[in-house]
Amino acid sequence: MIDYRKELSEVQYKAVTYTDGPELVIAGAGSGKTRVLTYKVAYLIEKGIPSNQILALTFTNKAANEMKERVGRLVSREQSHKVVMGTFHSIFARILRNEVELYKGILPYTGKFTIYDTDDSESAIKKIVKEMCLDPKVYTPSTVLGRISKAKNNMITPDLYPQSSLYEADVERNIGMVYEIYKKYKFSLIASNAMDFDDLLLNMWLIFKNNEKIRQRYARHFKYCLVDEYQDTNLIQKEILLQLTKENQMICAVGDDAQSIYAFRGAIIRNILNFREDYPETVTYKLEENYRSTKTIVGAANSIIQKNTRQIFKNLYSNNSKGERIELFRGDTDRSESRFVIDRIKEENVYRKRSYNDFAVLYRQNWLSRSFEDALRREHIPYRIFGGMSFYQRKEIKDLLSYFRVVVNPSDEQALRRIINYPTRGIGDSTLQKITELSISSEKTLWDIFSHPRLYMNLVPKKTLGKITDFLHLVRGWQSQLNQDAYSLATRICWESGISKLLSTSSKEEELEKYENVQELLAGIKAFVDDRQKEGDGNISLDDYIREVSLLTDADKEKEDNTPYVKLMTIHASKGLEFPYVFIVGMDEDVFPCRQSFDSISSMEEERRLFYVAVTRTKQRCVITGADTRFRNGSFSPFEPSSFIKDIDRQYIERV
DNA sequence: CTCCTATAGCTTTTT
DNA sequence: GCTATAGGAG
Repeated sequence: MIDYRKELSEVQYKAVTYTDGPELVIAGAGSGKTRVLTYKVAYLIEKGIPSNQILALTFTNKAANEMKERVGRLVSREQSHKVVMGTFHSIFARILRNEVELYKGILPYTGKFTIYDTDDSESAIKKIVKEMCLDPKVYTPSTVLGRISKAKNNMITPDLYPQSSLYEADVERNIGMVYEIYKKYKFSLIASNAMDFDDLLLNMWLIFKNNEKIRQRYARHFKYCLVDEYQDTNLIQKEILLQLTKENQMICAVGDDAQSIYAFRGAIIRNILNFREDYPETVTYKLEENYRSTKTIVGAANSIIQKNTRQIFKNLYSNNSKGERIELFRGDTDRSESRFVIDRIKEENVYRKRSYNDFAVLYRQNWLSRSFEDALRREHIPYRIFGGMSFYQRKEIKDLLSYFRVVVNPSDEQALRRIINYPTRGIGDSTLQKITELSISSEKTLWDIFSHPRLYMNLVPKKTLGKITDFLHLVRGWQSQLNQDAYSLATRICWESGISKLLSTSSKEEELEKYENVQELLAGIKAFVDDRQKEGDGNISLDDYIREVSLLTDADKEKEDNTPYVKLMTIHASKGLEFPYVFIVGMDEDVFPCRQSFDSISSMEEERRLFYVAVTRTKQRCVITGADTRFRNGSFSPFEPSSFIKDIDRQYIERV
């Protein structure tokens, strides 16, 4: 039995135990947001709501995992396991796999659809742009995908696009053909039986909108809906939540408008500011006591966020000790900046016995990590960089995963393109070009064409024909083994495809490193299979694995390692975390605040919120650094100190 | 078809 | 500093 009164503050207790209707919890930084969410889940279960009828949504895998773990500590494993908890994308993917097939009319997918990551989407778009003979410099994959993503996040399907304001803006920017690309892109996704990240939301919304029966089934099933980081929801996510809570209005949204930092991917801060308009009966609680940081940190953070205009009023305070002032340091080069930081870490470690685990280096942009990484390596201080190029984005990993994807879903064009000639097997560009043309003119998938040699036997040399047949046999062989357990099939694919041989017998250092990564992936699959089997899930196929892994992008692959290490990450990646000793580095004008994000006034406010997030990660000490010159693009460029530094109230600052 | 080299172009944040 | 692409030689 949990003693809620004892373990929660008064307002936390109220927020946890209110279950009569829609609820908005404004949770200031470090005020126990996750605590409220997890205790609330436990409370609901205790009140008798079946755990599989509780829906808890988060934004990142990291947040989802933390929540799972913490709920697991409060209620029995069996109960916590049943709670429907995860990211918007992963939960909707799961539902879609169960429902799409019943809904073939509008969404011609099968439950085995693959999920395209940004790379896959961009190369699909690139191909379409080429096919349409548009200027690839004007229609860059990232621009086009950005527009399409924006459309999807606003529930604008291709047929609605021309009437939307998006289209007007496109015409203004001379990219009026985005609309045509969007149409083609949609069909290419369908042909590949693939959805991109945004489709997971859009298609969920479409099903609920067009099929009242299915919507009601889910709306009735979920007795209670909890949403973490509500300030980061975009329009379509809000709409799906409305679809799910239309009748019972049982929603608890937790968030902090001051920490909304995802406008660039469509987050609408208005969602939290105007929550009451969507749910008129809303009861609001404000968690204003910060348990994490010193008075100085909270004071400094307040003085920063004060400059923003649109926000929900709150008075964040701390009852902790006053603590040390925030230190400012400015180096003349990026090298001296990193030397200062690393010297400080060493000093604290040696003379004050601070663990390396206590330190975090936070920056606005990934590339800033380089000088710190170099310095840490020079000094042999253990460190880890989070984010950046993640494990699952490495070429060798994507290649192997593409094999798995093709075996599970041969329509997956992007995966097929990756592996068709890797390792090189004599099916080169010109062959692929011919097959592609054939597939476009006959409206068949690449795989379909490949499977019917009669269609192209006159077009390619006999030699190549044989190579294609060999490849087909290889893949078909694996497909027939799909009922095997994921690990043994994966290992087989790894060898029979030639990947293992290619990488392990190479004399190049980097290839061998890649082989290590491949081995690590296989070990991960083994762990996955063992884990799931322990829970009694029976035979775990490659299909099961690929479903799980396609939404894992970042730090989900925690390394089991007991040696303390310094953590390096972007401010975005640091959200939800806390560290005793924080360095906010690269505090230079145009770097942070970032010039590129200044396309509207609200961006400046978002940059400021980002700074607020960075400072409030600190438990005890915060050091802010910058540099007069940085080595960038092969030359040294000068930088001015960030204007944000002036925003901090003087009383909280000391210069080094 | 493959492998190698040169070069251009780009580095905001994430599912 | 890194990657994606183009062009050339074998």
